[in-house]
Amino acid sequence: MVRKPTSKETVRKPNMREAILAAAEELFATNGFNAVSVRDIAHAAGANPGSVTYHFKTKDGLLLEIYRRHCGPMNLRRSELLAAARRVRDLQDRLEAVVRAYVLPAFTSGSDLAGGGARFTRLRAVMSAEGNEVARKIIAQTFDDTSHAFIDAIHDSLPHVPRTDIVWRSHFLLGALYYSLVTPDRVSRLSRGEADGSDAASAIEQLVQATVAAFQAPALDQAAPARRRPVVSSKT
Amino acid sequence: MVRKPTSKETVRKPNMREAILAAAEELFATNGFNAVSVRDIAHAAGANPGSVTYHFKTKDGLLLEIYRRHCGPMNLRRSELLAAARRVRDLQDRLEAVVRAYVLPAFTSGSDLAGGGARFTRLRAVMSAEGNEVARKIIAQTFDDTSHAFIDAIHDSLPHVPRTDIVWRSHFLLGALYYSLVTPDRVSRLSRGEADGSDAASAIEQLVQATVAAFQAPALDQAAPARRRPVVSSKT
DNA sequence: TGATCTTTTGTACGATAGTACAAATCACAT
DNA sequence: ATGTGATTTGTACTATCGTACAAAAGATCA
Repeated sequence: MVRKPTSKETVRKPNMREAILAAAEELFATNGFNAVSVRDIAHAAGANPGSVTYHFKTKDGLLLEIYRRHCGPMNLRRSELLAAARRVRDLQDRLEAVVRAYVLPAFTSGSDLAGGGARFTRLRAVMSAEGNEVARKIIAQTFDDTSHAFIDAIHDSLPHVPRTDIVWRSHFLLGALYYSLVTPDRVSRLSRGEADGSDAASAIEQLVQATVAAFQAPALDQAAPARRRPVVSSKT
Repeated sequence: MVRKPTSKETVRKPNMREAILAAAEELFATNGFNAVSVRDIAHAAGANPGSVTYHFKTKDGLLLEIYRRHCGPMNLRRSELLAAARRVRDLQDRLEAVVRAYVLPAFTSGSDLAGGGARFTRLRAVMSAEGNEVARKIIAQTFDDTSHAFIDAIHDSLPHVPRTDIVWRSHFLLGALYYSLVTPDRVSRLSRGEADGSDAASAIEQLVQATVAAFQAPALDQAAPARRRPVVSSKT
């Protein structure tokens, strides 16, 4: 641990370490954890494979450090935006503001990390799909509080909707968010080029608009399972 | 369907082959493609590793066969349900029926395959997140037609909403659907045990309800980007 | 400059991956 | 019962994996 050479602080030569982190983040986010080897990461970062071991000890340690790097800032920013959103007077506007406070940090950069918001969120999506244990643990203990706060804020704006429904719908929101980052090309393809799935601004607006409407849907009454069965049932 | 005892045709002893397919499907769907070895699959199926090579040649070939097995029946059932849904008179009911026609086959079994609908859909979700090439190809050429038909049906029910918006919202639907199958425990956790994320019936009803509302959201007008910026903007 | 600490390099090791292939076994028509 | 083709087994090969570790290189300050 170096403290003060002459003036600055932290460290003055973070080149390799940062390069490895960035390369790993990119590769993990696009190919998954197991499909990427330590050698792949080192090569992409212009480093030696042994350098990865030196800085992060293990491959899991590297992943853990990526999470540590992003979780704090993203969580903080989400909390700030949520607090600001809760101060919005108009109930309809407040709902939209809360949703936006949840979505925005996932697409944009946390703080000084260059445009890594979307990349890290995509990484989370992929790790979640792969059932990665390292990711599962750190995510649950980092984001569950924020998720509850978000759900509570939504519930305050929509008191007539049961909390259970809000949980489901916020879960759908996260799924939609993840999927938009994982396969943006599908949007471009299905819209026959009319929409650009990788345009973050469009994705955010579309997602906020759709999600606000979803939250405002009437409560799903447990007693009356479904108004009517509109189509044929399964043939089994 | 078995026809002739004396005639050979395909094969009359599908035990091992089917066991391997089922085991691979389960393991791939929960752990991803690269995290599962051929030996893992063979062990789970009670087979010899060499048996996998014999039946499917390569690991990719095994994945391909899983897709071939499910895509046809699921697509067919989705088409049937969609056709039935389009005949619903009432516009509001028809929208819900169409959404249900899209969601139902993803959760329930395709035809004679035992309860494998949700398992295969989860597999698709995981492969999509991992950017698996084999899966990407076969999915695009199998489901894109059905997806377009679905989008058209929604558009017919909501003529005032631009097609682009419908594409985005149907994309969100698929993402929400995928995510519900990938991490159902998160719903249970965030609802503090009040909801069961792995209950397919609840998931379907919640998803249909929320999605119908999302589709019915007002069109996102391109000219006026957002009614108002409700919260503070990014601090960058 | 030389001493000391940090970082990078190169190489190697054991484990495990996907796959190939010959031998053993099985199912069944004759 | 026996021969024949389909299947299963066992084993082995090569490639690559994550990781360890000693030596080289670079940086820092007396």
